[in-house]
Amino acid sequence: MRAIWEDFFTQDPVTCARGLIGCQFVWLGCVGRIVETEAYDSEGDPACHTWFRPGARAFVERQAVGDAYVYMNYGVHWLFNILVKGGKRSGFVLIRAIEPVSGLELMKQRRPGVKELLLGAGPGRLTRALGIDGEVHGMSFLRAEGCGIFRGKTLEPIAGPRIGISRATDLLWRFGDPDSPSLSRKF
DNA sequence: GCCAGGATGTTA
DNA sequence: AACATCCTGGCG
Repeated sequence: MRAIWEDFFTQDPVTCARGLIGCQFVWLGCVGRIVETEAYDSEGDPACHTWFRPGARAFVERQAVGDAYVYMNYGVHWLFNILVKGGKRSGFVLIRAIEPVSGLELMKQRRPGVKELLLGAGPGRLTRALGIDGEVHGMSFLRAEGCGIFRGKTLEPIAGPRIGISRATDLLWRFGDPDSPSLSRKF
């Protein structure tokens, strides 16, 4: 299996988000198949944090391509993004859902009573199942030991409007595997 | 099955 | 004040 390296994330955020569907997400003993992502562009996208958060703009400027952008949302959930940078456009890819592949015991241990297919069926759920929190913010996700992304079987993702945002709702920047049982919501 | 509402921290 | 969410409980 071939690791996705930093040059992948120098493509524009939309291409990155679409291309990650079907890839393997590896995190400290756990593996999940990426079935849902969203793209956020650091310029001209009113839904991107860079639009209204100076801290996010500083992050894009100072951090390296492939670094983890992790933030708390609604005071309850950690959301995991990867920094896209180095090409014509920059921004983030939000990982919205994974299908558990291995490390099931570890994930179930963190989410007792949760059905297997739901362990990663949402951006807040997957970080809890994987044990990702604010400590991860800013780390070099693609270079660090024991984590990263690997190419999987290629497929044609479906696209739709991003979820949970109030601006730029016309952009079809949410991508997914329409046949996955672990989507956060149907397309 | 669907919908309303609440929990809760960080940024601005 | 807003927010890139999730879970529960009330309905029928």
